[in-house]
Amino acid sequence: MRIGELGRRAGVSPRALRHYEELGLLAARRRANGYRDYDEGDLRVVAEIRSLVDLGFALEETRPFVECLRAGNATGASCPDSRAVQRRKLAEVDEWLTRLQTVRDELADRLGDPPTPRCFITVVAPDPEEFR
Amino acid sequence: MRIGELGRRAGVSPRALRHYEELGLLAARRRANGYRDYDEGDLRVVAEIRSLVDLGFALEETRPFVECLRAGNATGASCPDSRAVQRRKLAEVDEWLTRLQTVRDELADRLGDPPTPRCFITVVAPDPEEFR
DNA sequence: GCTGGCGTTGCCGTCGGCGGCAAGGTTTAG
DNA sequence: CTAAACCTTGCCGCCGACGGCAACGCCAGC
Repeated sequence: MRIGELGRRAGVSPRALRHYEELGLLAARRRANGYRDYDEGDLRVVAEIRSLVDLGFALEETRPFVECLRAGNATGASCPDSRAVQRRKLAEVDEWLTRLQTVRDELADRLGDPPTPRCFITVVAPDPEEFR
Repeated sequence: MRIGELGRRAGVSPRALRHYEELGLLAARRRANGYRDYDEGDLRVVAEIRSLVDLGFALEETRPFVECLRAGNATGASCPDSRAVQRRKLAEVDEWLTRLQTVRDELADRLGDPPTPRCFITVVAPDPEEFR
Protein backbone atom coordinates (compact mmCIF):
# COMPACT_ATOMS: atom_id res chain seq x y z
CA MET A 1 0.00 0.00 0.00
CA ARG A 2 1.37 3.41 -0.95
CA ILE A 3 1.16 6.51 1.19
CA GLY A 4 -1.90 7.92 -0.54
CA GLU A 5 -3.98 4.84 0.08
CA LEU A 6 -2.88 4.57 3.69
CA GLY A 7 -3.80 8.20 4.16
CA ARG A 8 -7.22 7.70 2.65
CA ARG A 9 -7.91 4.58 4.69
CA ALA A 10 -6.71 6.14 7.94
CA GLY A 11 -8.23 9.53 7.33
CA VAL A 12 -4.99 11.50 7.48
CA SER A 13 -2.95 13.37 4.92
CA PRO A 14 0.21 11.92 3.38
CA ARG A 15 1.97 14.94 4.84
CA ALA A 16 0.91 13.89 8.33
CA LEU A 17 2.12 10.33 7.73
CA ARG A 18 5.52 11.60 6.67
CA HIS A 19 5.51 13.66 9.84
CA TYR A 20 4.82 10.57 11.96
CA GLU A 21 7.71 8.88 10.21
CA GLU A 22 10.02 11.79 11.01
CA LEU A 23 9.11 11.30 14.65
CA GLY A 24 9.86 7.61 14.39
CA LEU A 25 6.25 6.62 15.04
CA LEU A 26 5.76 5.04 11.65
CA ALA A 27 8.29 2.96 9.71
CA ALA A 28 7.98 2.37 6.00
CA ARG A 29 9.46 -0.24 3.75
CA ARG A 30 10.61 1.18 0.44
CA ARG A 31 9.89 -0.06 -3.03
CA ALA A 32 12.52 -0.21 -5.75
CA ASN A 33 11.45 3.20 -7.00
CA GLY A 34 11.75 4.81 -3.56
CA TYR A 35 8.04 4.85 -2.79
CA ARG A 36 6.99 4.06 0.76
CA ASP A 37 5.23 0.75 1.17
CA TYR A 38 2.84 0.02 4.03
CA ASP A 39 0.91 -2.98 5.28
CA GLU A 40 -2.13 -3.56 7.46
CA GLY A 41 -0.03 -3.39 10.61
CA ASP A 42 0.93 0.16 9.70
CA LEU A 43 -2.73 1.00 9.28
CA ARG A 44 -3.39 -0.28 12.80
CA VAL A 45 -0.54 1.89 14.08
CA VAL A 46 -1.92 5.00 12.42
CA ALA A 47 -5.40 4.22 13.70
CA GLU A 48 -3.98 3.93 17.22
CA ILE A 49 -2.17 7.25 16.88
CA ARG A 50 -5.28 9.01 15.62
CA SER A 51 -7.60 7.70 18.29
CA LEU A 52 -5.16 8.78 21.00
CA VAL A 53 -4.58 12.20 19.45
CA ASP A 54 -8.32 12.67 19.22
CA LEU A 55 -8.44 12.04 22.95
CA GLY A 56 -5.91 14.83 23.50
CA PHE A 57 -2.62 12.94 23.52
CA ALA A 58 0.41 14.63 22.02
CA LEU A 59 2.12 12.67 19.26
CA GLU A 60 5.07 11.98 21.54
CA GLU A 61 2.73 10.49 24.10
CA THR A 62 1.47 7.93 21.61
CA ARG A 63 4.94 6.43 21.27
CA PRO A 64 4.60 3.80 24.02
CA PHE A 65 1.31 2.67 22.49
CA VAL A 66 2.85 2.37 19.06
CA GLU A 67 5.81 0.42 20.39
CA CYS A 68 3.46 -1.80 22.33
CA LEU A 69 1.52 -2.54 19.17
CA ARG A 70 4.67 -3.23 17.19
CA ALA A 71 5.90 -5.56 19.92
CA GLY A 72 3.09 -7.84 18.86
CA ASN A 73 0.44 -6.98 21.41
CA ALA A 74 -3.19 -7.01 20.44
CA THR A 75 -3.79 -3.48 21.68
CA GLY A 76 -1.42 -0.59 22.22
CA ALA A 77 -2.68 -0.15 25.75
CA SER A 78 -1.61 -3.54 27.06
CA CYS A 79 1.90 -2.50 28.10
CA PRO A 80 2.94 -0.93 31.41
CA ASP A 81 4.40 2.17 29.75
CA SER A 82 1.29 2.99 27.80
CA ARG A 83 -0.95 2.40 30.77
CA ALA A 84 1.23 4.76 32.80
CA VAL A 85 0.89 7.46 30.16
CA GLN A 86 -2.81 6.82 30.05
CA ARG A 87 -3.14 7.27 33.79
CA ARG A 88 -1.10 10.47 33.66
CA LYS A 89 -3.39 11.75 30.95
CA LEU A 90 -6.46 10.94 32.98
CA ALA A 91 -5.03 12.91 35.89
CA GLU A 92 -4.26 15.84 33.56
CA VAL A 93 -7.78 15.80 32.19
CA ASP A 94 -9.19 15.77 35.70
CA GLU A 95 -7.06 18.80 36.57
CA TRP A 96 -8.30 20.58 33.49
CA LEU A 97 -11.85 19.76 34.36
CA THR A 98 -11.65 21.29 37.81
CA ARG A 99 -9.80 24.34 36.48
CA LEU A 100 -12.31 24.84 33.70
CA GLN A 101 -15.16 24.43 36.13
CA THR A 102 -13.72 27.19 38.27
CA VAL A 103 -13.34 29.40 35.23
CA ARG A 104 -16.87 28.64 34.15
CA ASP A 105 -18.28 29.67 37.50
CA GLU A 106 -16.19 32.82 37.55
CA LEU A 107 -17.41 33.72 34.08
CA ALA A 108 -21.03 33.01 34.88
CA ASP A 109 -20.64 35.04 38.03
CA ARG A 110 -19.35 38.05 36.09
CA LEU A 111 -22.35 37.79 33.83
CA GLY A 112 -24.70 37.44 36.74
CA ASP A 113 -25.72 33.96 35.63
CA PRO A 114 -26.23 31.19 38.12
CA PRO A 115 -23.36 28.74 38.60
CA THR A 116 -23.37 25.33 36.96
CA PRO A 117 -26.07 23.14 38.33
CA ARG A 118 -24.23 20.18 39.76
CA CYS A 119 -26.77 18.12 41.58
CA PHE A 120 -30.45 18.67 41.96
CA ILE A 121 -31.75 16.45 44.67
CA THR A 122 -35.32 16.87 45.56
CA VAL A 123 -36.15 14.97 48.65
CA VAL A 124 -39.79 14.24 49.05
CA ALA A 125 -41.05 12.91 52.29
CA PRO A 126 -42.58 9.50 51.68
CA ASP A 127 -46.24 8.97 52.13
CA PRO A 128 -46.61 7.50 55.63
CA GLU A 129 -49.49 5.40 54.36
CA GLU A 130 -47.03 3.21 52.48
CA PHE A 131 -45.38 2.22 55.68
CA ARG A 132 -48.48 1.28 57.58
CA MET B 1 5.56 55.50 35.85
CA ARG B 2 8.08 53.76 33.61
CA ILE B 3 7.65 50.34 32.04
CA GLY B 4 9.59 48.48 34.70
CA GLU B 5 7.45 49.78 37.52
CA LEU B 6 4.22 49.12 35.65
CA GLY B 7 5.44 45.61 35.01
CA ARG B 8 6.27 45.02 38.65
CA ARG B 9 2.96 46.43 39.85
CA ALA B 10 0.92 44.48 37.32
CA GLY B 11 2.93 41.29 37.58
CA VAL B 12 3.96 41.13 33.95
CA SER B 13 7.26 41.56 32.14
CA PRO B 14 8.17 44.75 30.29
CA ARG B 15 8.45 42.59 27.21
CA ALA B 16 4.81 41.59 27.59
CA LEU B 17 3.77 45.22 28.01
CA ARG B 18 5.55 46.16 24.79
CA HIS B 19 3.73 43.27 23.18
CA TYR B 20 0.36 44.61 24.36
CA GLU B 21 1.33 47.95 22.88
CA GLU B 22 2.18 46.35 19.54
CA LEU B 23 -1.33 44.91 19.54
CA GLY B 24 -2.77 48.32 20.30
CA LEU B 25 -4.09 47.25 23.69
CA LEU B 26 -1.88 49.60 25.63
CA ALA B 27 -0.96 53.16 24.68
CA ALA B 28 2.00 54.93 26.20
CA ARG B 29 2.86 58.58 26.47
CA ARG B 30 6.52 59.25 25.86
CA ARG B 31 8.96 61.28 27.90
CA ALA B 32 11.50 63.63 26.39
CA ASN B 33 14.10 60.88 26.41
CA GLY B 34 11.85 58.42 24.60
CA TYR B 35 10.91 56.35 27.64
CA ARG B 36 7.33 55.14 27.89
CA ASP B 37 5.28 56.83 30.58
CA TYR B 38 2.25 55.23 32.17
CA ASP B 39 -0.40 56.27 34.67
CA GLU B 40 -2.83 54.52 36.98
CA GLY B 41 -5.35 54.10 34.18
CA ASP B 42 -2.82 52.06 32.27
CA LEU B 43 -2.33 49.89 35.31
CA ARG B 44 -6.06 49.25 35.42
CA VAL B 45 -5.97 48.30 31.73
CA VAL B 46 -3.16 45.84 32.27
CA ALA B 47 -4.92 44.37 35.29
CA GLU B 48 -8.04 43.89 33.18
CA ILE B 49 -6.05 42.19 30.45
CA ARG B 50 -4.36 39.85 32.89
CA SER B 51 -7.49 38.81 34.70
CA LEU B 52 -9.18 38.01 31.41
CA VAL B 53 -6.21 36.15 30.04
CA ASP B 54 -6.04 34.13 33.24
CA LEU B 55 -9.64 33.15 32.56
CA GLY B 56 -8.63 31.86 29.15
CA PHE B 57 -9.30 34.88 26.93
CA ALA B 58 -6.96 35.47 24.01
CA LEU B 59 -5.32 38.89 23.98
CA GLU B 60 -7.42 39.90 20.99
CA GLU B 61 -10.53 39.05 22.92
CA THR B 62 -9.65 41.48 25.67
CA ARG B 63 -9.77 44.37 23.22
CA PRO B 64 -13.45 45.27 23.76
CA PHE B 65 -12.88 45.28 27.51
CA VAL B 66 -9.88 47.55 27.18
CA GLU B 67 -11.73 49.94 24.92
CA CYS B 68 -14.66 49.90 27.31
CA LEU B 69 -12.36 50.84 30.16
CA ARG B 70 -10.69 53.59 28.15
CA ALA B 71 -14.10 54.96 27.19
CA GLY B 72 -14.44 55.94 30.81
CA ASN B 73 -16.49 53.06 32.15
CA ALA B 74 -15.93 51.80 35.66
CA THR B 75 -15.41 48.23 34.55
CA GLY B 76 -14.34 46.76 31.23
CA ALA B 77 -17.34 44.46 31.24
CA SER B 78 -20.00 47.16 31.18
CA CYS B 79 -20.18 47.55 27.41
CA PRO B 80 -22.29 45.47 25.01
CA ASP B 81 -19.27 44.30 23.01
CA SER B 82 -17.39 42.98 25.99
CA ARG B 83 -20.46 41.29 27.40
CA ALA B 84 -20.99 39.60 24.04
CA VAL B 85 -17.42 38.29 24.06
CA GLN B 86 -17.90 37.17 27.61
CA ARG B 87 -21.00 35.22 26.73
CA ARG B 88 -19.26 33.63 23.77
CA LYS B 89 -16.43 32.61 26.04
CA LEU B 90 -18.83 31.08 28.53
CA ALA B 91 -20.37 29.04 25.74
CA GLU B 92 -16.91 27.94 24.59
CA VAL B 93 -15.97 26.89 28.08
CA ASP B 94 -19.17 24.90 28.40
CA GLU B 95 -18.39 23.15 25.14
CA TRP B 96 -14.94 22.33 26.39
CA LEU B 97 -16.34 21.01 29.61
CA THR B 98 -18.66 18.56 27.92
CA ARG B 99 -15.95 17.50 25.46
CA LEU B 100 -13.44 16.99 28.24
CA GLN B 101 -15.97 15.07 30.26
CA THR B 102 -16.49 12.72 27.35
CA VAL B 103 -12.75 12.30 26.97
CA ARG B 104 -12.38 11.66 30.68
CA ASP B 105 -14.97 8.92 30.63
CA GLU B 106 -13.44 7.34 27.55
CA LEU B 107 -10.03 7.37 29.23
CA ALA B 108 -11.31 5.95 32.48
CA ASP B 109 -13.15 3.32 30.50
CA ARG B 110 -10.00 2.23 28.71
CA LEU B 111 -8.30 1.91 32.08
CA GLY B 112 -11.19 -0.02 33.53
CA ASP B 113 -11.86 2.72 36.07
CA PRO B 114 -15.37 3.77 36.90
CA PRO B 115 -16.71 6.90 35.17
CA THR B 116 -16.73 10.23 36.94
CA PRO B 117 -18.94 10.21 39.94
CA ARG B 118 -21.53 12.82 39.16
CA CYS B 119 -24.14 12.41 41.84
CA PHE B 120 -24.16 10.02 44.71
CA ILE B 121 -27.65 9.72 46.00
CA THR B 122 -28.14 7.23 48.70
CA VAL B 123 -31.75 6.69 49.38
CA VAL B 124 -32.41 5.17 52.72
CA ALA B 125 -35.84 3.96 53.45
CA PRO B 126 -37.16 5.87 56.43
CA ASP B 127 -37.84 4.03 59.61
CA PRO B 128 -41.57 3.27 59.54
CA GLU B 129 -41.61 3.77 63.28
CA GLU B 130 -41.19 7.50 62.72
CA PHE B 131 -44.44 7.57 60.84
CA ARG B 132 -46.46 5.74 63.37
C1' DG C 1 5.23 10.92 -26.38
C1' DC C 2 2.50 13.31 -23.49
C1' DT C 3 -0.66 14.43 -19.92
C1' DG C 4 -2.20 13.62 -15.31
C1' DG C 5 -1.87 11.78 -11.08
C1' DC C 6 0.82 9.61 -8.16
C1' DG C 7 5.33 9.71 -5.43
C1' DT C 8 9.97 11.95 -3.47
C1' DT C 9 12.95 15.50 -0.54
C1' DG C 10 13.57 19.88 1.54
C1' DC C 11 12.42 23.87 3.51
C1' DC C 12 9.54 27.88 4.94
C1' DG C 13 5.08 29.38 7.09
C1' DT C 14 1.39 29.21 10.56
C1' DC C 15 -0.73 30.38 15.20
C1' DG C 16 0.02 33.06 20.26
C1' DG C 17 2.43 35.13 23.60
C1' DC C 18 5.93 36.35 24.54
C1' DG C 19 11.62 35.23 25.81
C1' DG C 20 15.95 36.66 24.90
C1' DC C 21 19.61 38.82 22.69
C1' DA C 22 22.27 42.64 20.51
C1' DA C 23 23.58 47.23 20.27
C1' DG C 24 22.79 51.20 21.58
C1' DG C 25 21.06 55.62 24.84
C1' DT C 26 19.93 57.56 29.83
C1' DT C 27 20.05 58.18 34.49
C1' DT C 28 21.57 57.49 39.20
C1' DA C 29 24.69 56.16 42.98
C1' DG C 30 29.15 55.96 44.78
C1' DC D 1 34.49 58.71 36.17
C1' DT D 2 32.38 54.68 35.98
C1' DA D 3 29.51 50.94 36.86
C1' DA D 4 24.85 49.45 37.41
C1' DA D 5 20.39 49.58 36.37
C1' DC D 6 17.32 51.31 33.67
C1' DC D 7 15.38 52.26 28.96
C1' DT D 8 15.04 51.94 23.48
C1' DT D 9 14.35 49.29 18.76
C1' DG D 10 14.72 45.26 16.06
C1' DC D 11 14.77 40.75 15.14
C1' DC D 12 15.19 35.60 15.76
C1' DG D 13 13.49 31.57 18.48
C1' DC D 14 10.14 28.58 20.60
C1' DC D 15 6.31 25.11 21.01
C1' DG D 16 3.23 21.30 17.93
C1' DA D 17 1.36 19.37 14.09
C1' DC D 18 1.37 19.73 10.26
C1' DG D 19 0.16 22.82 5.32
C1' DG D 20 1.96 24.13 1.22
C1' DC D 21 5.22 24.96 -2.20
C1' DA D 22 9.13 23.99 -5.38
C1' DA D 23 11.43 20.97 -8.21
C1' DC D 24 11.93 16.79 -9.38
C1' DG D 25 11.00 11.39 -10.51
C1' DC D 26 7.72 7.49 -11.81
C1' DC D 27 4.09 5.24 -14.12
C1' DA D 28 -0.62 4.63 -16.33
C1' DG D 29 -3.54 5.37 -20.23
C1' DC D 30 -4.46 7.42 -24.75
